Amino acid sequence: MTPARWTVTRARIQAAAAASQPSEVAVPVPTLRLRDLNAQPLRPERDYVLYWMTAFRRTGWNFSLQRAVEHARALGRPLVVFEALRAGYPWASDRFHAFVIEGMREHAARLAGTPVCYLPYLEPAPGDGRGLLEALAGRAAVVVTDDFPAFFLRRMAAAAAARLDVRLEAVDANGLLPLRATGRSFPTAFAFRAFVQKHLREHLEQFPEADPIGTGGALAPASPALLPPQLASRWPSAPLDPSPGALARLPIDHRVPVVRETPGGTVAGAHALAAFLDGRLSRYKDERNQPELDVASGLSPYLHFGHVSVHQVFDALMTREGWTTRRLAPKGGGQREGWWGASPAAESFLDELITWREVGFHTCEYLPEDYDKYESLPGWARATLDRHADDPRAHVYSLAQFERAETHDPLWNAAQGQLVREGRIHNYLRMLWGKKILEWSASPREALDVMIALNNKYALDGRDPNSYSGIFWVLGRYDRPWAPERPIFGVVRYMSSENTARKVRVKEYVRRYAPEARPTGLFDSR
DNA sequence: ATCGGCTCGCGCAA
DNA sequence: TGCGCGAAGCCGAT
Repeated sequence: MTPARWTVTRARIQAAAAASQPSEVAVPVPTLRLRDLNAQPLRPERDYVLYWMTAFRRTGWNFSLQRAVEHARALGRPLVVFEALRAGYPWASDRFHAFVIEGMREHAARLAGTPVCYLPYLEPAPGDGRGLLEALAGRAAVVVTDDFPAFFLRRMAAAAAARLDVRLEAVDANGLLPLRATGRSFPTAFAFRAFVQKHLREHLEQFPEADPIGTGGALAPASPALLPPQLASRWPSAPLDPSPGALARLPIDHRVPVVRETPGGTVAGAHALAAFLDGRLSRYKDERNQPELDVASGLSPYLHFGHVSVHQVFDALMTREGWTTRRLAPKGGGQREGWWGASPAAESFLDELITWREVGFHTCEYLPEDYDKYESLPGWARATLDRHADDPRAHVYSLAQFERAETHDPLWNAAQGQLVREGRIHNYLRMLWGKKILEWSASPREALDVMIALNNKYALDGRDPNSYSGIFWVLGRYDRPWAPERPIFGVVRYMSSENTARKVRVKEYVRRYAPEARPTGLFDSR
């Protein structure tokens, strides 16, 4: 693994390490990223350190794994990695299962030759995995898990914390900026960008190890004999097989099919990253909003499931840029360009990767109202939408009609067709997709429900803080009022297919994604 | 084609 | 306290 040339401090640490010891040093995980979920003690007399991998599904660039390795070395205990995929989680389908299973297979292969014991668990039926974590934790000196601020993961971790008799530590490997570095949410990307420009520098000096298991001293070897005997009856789980035949045997939603062109896993993720940086990045700034030119990075599914880390993306990008932290401008003032001191293409990508991706994580973490509730919208947006909630609508579609792409608007139907077929919508048309759902639903609250339902069900990067950023932007989050006031929208920003078609080329897009084959699995028409 | 105005709230300079 | 600025808006003037 090449060292990150761009980090001055990191290079210094590595040079010092090379001078004293030929082997590498392990830099500790920043305490700002650590959180105790219960008041239970470390139990050093027990058999192993347990890493419960739930969100950061990767073996490198992972502060959580790195923290577990730290514990294992400090206690002289082996490391057990437990990665589970439940059958009964909301929206579980062939699409998401295939993606995650691909990563689990890689982890099994990658960890096979190491001292680490990897326990993948693919739940055969809802509820079968109940009690597994508790049983494993019964012999653990400490349990480390992932701190992801959305979906059901927080609730699941909190519930586990209450049941365990040993310390459960949650680690935040979500962003370049730790969640606890801000202590608040931000009303606009501009405000968050200004914060990042003021405070990110120090966090750039604390990067996770690309290979935490191989960096630092040797780990004690784990033996299956250490595992609690009552687990034998639960193992192995359903086979780690993402083929249609194997998926068909699992009680998950088979009507949301696998997206073949976006395979899951850390290898596919790294490949997508390299292909983007080597190929499309140079055109990113000017062409990213053109729906017919596929210039986007395509990384969000991998970032969502944790197969790729934002630190890894940043490292790869900035190493290619020949960048160092010395290029950072002293002040940014919230401006979109100029602060990084990188190429214009890199700066425009960094604004997506850092500003827009991470503002959503801090929204999920700190917004006083739940990030997925209508009430979490800014006051001006709620006021204006509520005032127009009863306005007459020219078209009102049900969730099932939206899902089947049965609207009068071919461009909208194409965007929905892309979502169903590819698990994503082009970033520009996604905004239009949402704006029209607002316009064609009986109320803004129903529009919100429709957007969340469709996005969670079909988008590979759904159920992520970023998805909620996109959905809530449609309703005014991170935005400002725009005159003139109009029906349904009030002063929330309006968009139309006609103007979109005027501004960008969509003919070929409409042709490509016209949903001639309807999805077979549908929400009930009600 | 491009520009200002519409509108709110933040960061920053003063 | 005032000024500049902002994810993709529209409209009318030039």
